[in-house]
Amino acid sequence: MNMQTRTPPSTQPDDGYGFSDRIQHQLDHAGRLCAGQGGRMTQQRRDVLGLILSASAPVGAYDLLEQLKTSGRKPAPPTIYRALDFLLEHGLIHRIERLSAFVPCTHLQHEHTHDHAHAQTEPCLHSAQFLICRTCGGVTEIADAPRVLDVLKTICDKKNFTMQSASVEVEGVCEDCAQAATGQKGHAPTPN
Amino acid sequence: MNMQTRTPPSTQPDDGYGFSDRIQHQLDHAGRLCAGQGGRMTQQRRDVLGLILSASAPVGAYDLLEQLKTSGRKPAPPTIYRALDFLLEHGLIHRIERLSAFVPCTHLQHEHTHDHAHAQTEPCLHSAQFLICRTCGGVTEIADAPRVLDVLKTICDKKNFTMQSASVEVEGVCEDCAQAATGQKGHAPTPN
DNA sequence: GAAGTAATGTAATATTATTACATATCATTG
DNA sequence: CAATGATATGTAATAATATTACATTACTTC
Ligand SMILES: [Zn+2]
Ligand SMILES: [Zn+2]
Ligand SMILES: [Zn+2]
Ligand SMILES: [Zn+2]
Repeated sequence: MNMQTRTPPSTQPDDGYGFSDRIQHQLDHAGRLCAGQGGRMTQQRRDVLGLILSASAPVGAYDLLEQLKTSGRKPAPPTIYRALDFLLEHGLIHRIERLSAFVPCTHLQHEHTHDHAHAQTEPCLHSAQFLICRTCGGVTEIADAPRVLDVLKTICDKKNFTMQSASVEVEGVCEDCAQAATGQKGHAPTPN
Repeated sequence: MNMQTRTPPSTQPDDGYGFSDRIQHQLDHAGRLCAGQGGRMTQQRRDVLGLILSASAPVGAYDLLEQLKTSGRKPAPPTIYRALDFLLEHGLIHRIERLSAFVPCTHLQHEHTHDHAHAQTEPCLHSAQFLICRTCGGVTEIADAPRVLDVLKTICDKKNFTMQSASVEVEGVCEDCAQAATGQKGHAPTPN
């Protein structure tokens, strides 16, 4: 294989996707997290996560397929879906149900030591909350999720419903896009 | 057209689906609601809503297609999706994103005069909250939704995010199914 | 009843996701 | 190291969900 890139050194090879240093860093971090949970961050999975981290909006499975195709291998749907499943199970990405698309878990980007609110509380409670902008397509993972979860937990308790996972998705218009629309036009709504 | 049914009298013909009196009642009610909003509750839409009301769990678009086929007409996907869009727009049904399936709005079943929490608050805020049981497949629309919505609204305000619609979906195990699993076995988990 | 609007029919196609089975890669351990 | 078993990936086919574009029909209004 001829891969002569001039990227700065990283723990893992670069695969030719030209991931930024910051993303390489996050990928390395993600790899360590998986290892801690007995998971194997393979090259394939790493590539997929890298592509999701690089995007400025949720990415669909077939988008990822296309992007992976451009670089040597030509994976088929099961490949991508298996990688996505792995990343979901390890809390590295989230699926936005309303978009059938995927975003990185914000905690990866903020480089915590893995004390994120989801995947915690009880055996294993996967849960996340998002703001989805209809104008720019940007998605923001809500930080003060605990309050939302608490309310939900209370409701479930009252109904004797065992909560295993929860998704909260709010659609609307983000601050930037709202400003760009009302105030001065031509103010380029940047994704998030 | 020859339609000789011997069903008990109702505001509208029965189409041969054998909808119960209770459901016919709800359909009539829904029809009045639409009319009030300047919408036309056609036979097709009425049938689709009736089928959704009759089901004990969320129904997929293609399930509906199958069921409609059995009764004279043979609609194609666009037909069903158009009917579903109409019913969604008029707040008569909800889409469960995690299941790509549809449930009746609980307020239809409880026969309010249309003062339900969603489709209100602001110009038109569609929003709903659900508990989804993984065991029996039953879905419950959460009644005390206001609290959840309030928390979300607060969060959005703080971020200057304009909320247009929101969905909250909790997956887990309902009370009945949990009991059936732990306690006495063979206690037939009834859908919800 | 003619014109305009809303609803439905129809065929083709797009998008998202899974099944089943073959192959390859990695980790152990004897 | 070779044999083994477990994990991961490749591949082909197909399933499930949803939309586009355009023709037709049915209702409404004047
Ligand atoms: Zn997250
Ligand atoms: Zn925006
Ligand atoms: Zn409702
Ligand atoms: Zn149940």
